[in-house]
Amino acid sequence: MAEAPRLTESAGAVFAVLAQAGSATRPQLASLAGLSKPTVSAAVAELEGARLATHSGTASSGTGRSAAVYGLGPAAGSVLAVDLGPARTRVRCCALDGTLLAEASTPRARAADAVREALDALPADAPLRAIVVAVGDVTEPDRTSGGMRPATAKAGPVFDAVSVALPPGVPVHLENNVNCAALAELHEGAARGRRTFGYLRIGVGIGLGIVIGGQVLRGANGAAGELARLPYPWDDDREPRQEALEAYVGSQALLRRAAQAWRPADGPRPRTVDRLFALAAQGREPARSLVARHAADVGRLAAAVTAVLDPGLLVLGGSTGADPQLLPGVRAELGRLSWPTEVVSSQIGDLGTVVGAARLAVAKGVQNVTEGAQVKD
Amino acid sequence: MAEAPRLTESAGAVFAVLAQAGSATRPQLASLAGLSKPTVSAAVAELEGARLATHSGTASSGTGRSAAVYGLGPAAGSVLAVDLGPARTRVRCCALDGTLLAEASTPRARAADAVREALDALPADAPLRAIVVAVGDVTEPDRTSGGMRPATAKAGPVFDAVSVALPPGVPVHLENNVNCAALAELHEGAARGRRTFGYLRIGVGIGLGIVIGGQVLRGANGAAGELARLPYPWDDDREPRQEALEAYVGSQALLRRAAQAWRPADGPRPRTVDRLFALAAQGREPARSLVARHAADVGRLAAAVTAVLDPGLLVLGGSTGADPQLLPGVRAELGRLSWPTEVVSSQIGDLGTVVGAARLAVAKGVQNVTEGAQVKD
DNA sequence: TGTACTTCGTTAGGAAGTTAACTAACGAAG
DNA sequence: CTTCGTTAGTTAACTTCCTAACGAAGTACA
Repeated sequence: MAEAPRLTESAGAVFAVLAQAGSATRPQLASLAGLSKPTVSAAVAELEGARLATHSGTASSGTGRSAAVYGLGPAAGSVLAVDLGPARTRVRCCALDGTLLAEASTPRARAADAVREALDALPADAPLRAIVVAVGDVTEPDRTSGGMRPATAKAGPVFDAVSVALPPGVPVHLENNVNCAALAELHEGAARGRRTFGYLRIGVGIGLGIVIGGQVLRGANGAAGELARLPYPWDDDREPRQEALEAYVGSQALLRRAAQAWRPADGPRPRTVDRLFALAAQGREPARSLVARHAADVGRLAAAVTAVLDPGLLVLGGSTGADPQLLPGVRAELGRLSWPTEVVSSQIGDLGTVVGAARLAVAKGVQNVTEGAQVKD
Repeated sequence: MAEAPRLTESAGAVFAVLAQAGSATRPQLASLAGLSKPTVSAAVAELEGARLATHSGTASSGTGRSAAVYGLGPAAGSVLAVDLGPARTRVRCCALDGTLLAEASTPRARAADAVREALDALPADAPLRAIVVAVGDVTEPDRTSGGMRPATAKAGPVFDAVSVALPPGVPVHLENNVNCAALAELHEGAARGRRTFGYLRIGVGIGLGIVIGGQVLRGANGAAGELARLPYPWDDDREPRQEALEAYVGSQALLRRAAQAWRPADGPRPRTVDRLFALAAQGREPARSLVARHAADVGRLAAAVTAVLDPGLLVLGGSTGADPQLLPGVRAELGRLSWPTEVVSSQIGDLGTVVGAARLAVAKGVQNVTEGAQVKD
């Protein structure tokens, strides 16, 4: 590579809004970046010179002179997002304006193949600006203190699996998968236009992604939103057990309860939560009551979150949380225990984690360009 | 008043750091504000002209030329903080550098007298820049939606009591008293130097003040940290009741439990939690076991907060929370249920709410000066 | 008591961005 | 086909702040 042609501050600002908008005219850039027309002209010229932006057409606003439209140039580069899910590994490559360049998905064991496949599909001249890897837990036990510590990118055990396929010298960022999914809802899902909300994921495990002012809240140990540690059961005469809540409100518990409640006359017993929800949607018992009870449980979980954070909006996701038929029950229980908070279902589903990781990677990549040097986590 | 002599941006920045530091030399201001020496010289001259800053002496750094020291000028003005506590009303008047100018305290019913008393003690020429009133609840029921809405400064019922004594035309800000106490711990208490922590207050009621990145988290309805709404009791076969947690872990519950457990042979039964804690500190039963059990309860509450926020530090306050003999028990239960989080006792006590309200008022007042116009909440 | 050294504060020149005014390009209406 | 209104882009003067260099005002030491 030739050199690092450090951008002026205004050129960096213009690049950032251009990446956000995808494509824009100079007047639009001026208004979005809060800069004056002459400054934007100078900045665009600088970006064009660095091949970070290119003239991509003209736009007429009906009346008056038509404006030149600019988009990202070849030197802007791309970013990589990896979702190391429990079953499958998903990989996405995006340009800095968020457009999808390449995609791959493999069973978890062949994670490195997916990364290689996506990277091979990239144009050779576009520099890779950032990598975000979504994992289940960004902390790891710390033997020396008996506590937790943030996992380093190099040391994370899950990370070793794909690190062989990752190109060297590119900043890598580990992020919690629930936080990633929350970002996906923020940018292209149910929380669009919000600045603060919570994303409550209920599947085999439970987790919460917290977005405050557009930023993910990570917490001192990267463990904010680890709802599995909520004290449960909790009463005058009962001691909370560690991690008991997950075993009670997770999808396993729902299926276990179904197995107990099912009678021969009720027909074939559902083996998956999807099937159970389908039966409940038809009003069949005991599926309907089981789901209603689950909704109340989710409502209690939501009340715990609301009592601490008051987020204004909760988005429900995960295999056992995203179904819209839960909403009335959740809202009712939440309203009974706490103040009313908007509750909606996830709009993105399983792809949320990669999509959100890609959004995060794009943000890191843009930072990488505008701040000249590689940004350390 | 003559006019609003709008400050240049650099003069505003210099004023802000001068207020924070109390007094400083020009080189110190330059380094604190991130400005160059010539710019600071110009800004100081501007501030002196507006009587917002005055030359207050010289400081020698051992070797080299001695520097001129500047402090706030008479036109900087002052702010007012009011704590409408359950029993007493406390009022503090501060200069914009945080120094105390006047103080008053009355029984709650005569709140307006305290405000008048403090205002009378002020120099007549110093403009009042901001007022912060700490109250127990900044929300009020909204009949139209059935939910909650933020109380307006004019409409809050508690506020009416003192509004007659408040000078008109000054921006008034209502704030939760727990949030205020948290700010006091942040600036001059157990959380000094932190950017993120939680302040858990346990007294008659329970509440949490959340500070993230030096900012109080208020939540969508101003209800973040209203732990009374945590679902409790919570178990497979028990339905949570509204507000049950407060009745279980608050000071009333502690005294009620003491009344149940006390035998004639145990000596005179304590009538206040202070007395109970004193007996426990001497190792006397059953006070010791009651306090140990209370510590475990507080630890569970702390675990609920930690599971959602992972704040890294929890400061315990309130009549039933601040006693250091709780710490071992709280830490043990928190460590058992969640990851270890630093737990310390409040260093400020009852005055925390006014002190924090004053810190907040100072911040608003400085904003008022630097941004020229009155800042709307 | 000078001389050296260090730190404070100001002066001079330059970089970056803003406002205001002007020129350029386009559509629509006579 | 000209003219007018509107919007895009450029040029010029001014503002603000920075860096670099210099003069001013102290302390330390022979």
